[in-house]
Amino acid sequence: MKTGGTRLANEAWEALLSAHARLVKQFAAEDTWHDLSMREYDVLYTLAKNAQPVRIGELHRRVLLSQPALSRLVDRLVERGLLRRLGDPADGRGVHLVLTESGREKQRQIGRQHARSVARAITAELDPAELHQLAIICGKLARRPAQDKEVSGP
Amino acid sequence: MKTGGTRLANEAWEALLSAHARLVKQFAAEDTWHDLSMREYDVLYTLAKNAQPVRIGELHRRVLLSQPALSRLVDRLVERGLLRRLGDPADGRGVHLVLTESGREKQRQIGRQHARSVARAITAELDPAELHQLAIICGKLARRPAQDKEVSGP
DNA sequence: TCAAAGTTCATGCGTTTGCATAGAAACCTA
DNA sequence: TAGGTTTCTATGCAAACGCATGAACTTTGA
Repeated sequence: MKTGGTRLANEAWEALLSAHARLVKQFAAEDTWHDLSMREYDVLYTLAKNAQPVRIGELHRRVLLSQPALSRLVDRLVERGLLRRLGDPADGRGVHLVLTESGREKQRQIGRQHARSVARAITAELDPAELHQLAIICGKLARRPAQDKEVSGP
Repeated sequence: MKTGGTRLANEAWEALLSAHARLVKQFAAEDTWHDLSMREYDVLYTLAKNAQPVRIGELHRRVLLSQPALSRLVDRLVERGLLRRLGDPADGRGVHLVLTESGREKQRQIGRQHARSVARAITAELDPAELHQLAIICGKLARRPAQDKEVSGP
């Protein structure tokens, strides 16, 4: 017997896409991004979240951008003094990315304001129980299945 | 005292972003799209869903793309014979978009395969109850809230 | 009724993106 | 350890994008 979740699954996915598009547009329209794009901020945010230096490939897994585009985005951030490329001592191919103090400060500035926007927009529609469910459910969708090879750090 | 859902709201939003990025990447990597991009397919899908002709501005509200970029995306689809521009008889500025039979057929082909992918990917992680909750919650986030009056300064 | 303001879509132009691929380092097998 | 394969990042180049603006049309208000 089929579970028949196909229709429901597609409806859920479409709803997620719509929610994503609506909110991203709303956030993008806000005046919180100083002189960088949301994608650039996303990179700063990811780096700020991790204490350890992050490799470009690792970043590539978290960001919706092709590897060459990400490489060039990093170029720009380096050129602006927000980021530094450091060779990975353990792997000559790899590149570690580290925020400069300036980059960290810019992330904080934007982050504070953006976090408020996010909270305002989302709590306007969802109660705490729904927030919690959404986080749980999207968490399940976000974690990469299969491909279990090595399980090293975060 | 505030309800303090700020942290939870931001966690939920980050989870939604991660889920979105993970799944979009996965779908994009699949060999489903024939000779068009996911954004182009998205436009065909939206047009196929509505029986009535859709105006570009209406489409713009549903798609995460600037208006000029959308206008040119439509150009390309028209040039490929998948779409037609029709003047809106009721508003000389407006443009109605209609799928050609070829465009409708292409949407169906891609859509069938893509819908299966979506169902496979999502039901692998979520049970029916979660699917339902996700659809409900994202539905709330997706619907554009009533545009309240702006309270900008004097 | 008509000029000013607003709306809708298209176009010019510089920037960013993706695809294909190159280059360098690590890995693997004999 | 050499040779082939795989992994990781960068670069050439054409396509696509966003911002600013233009052109055509509608709406508004005196």
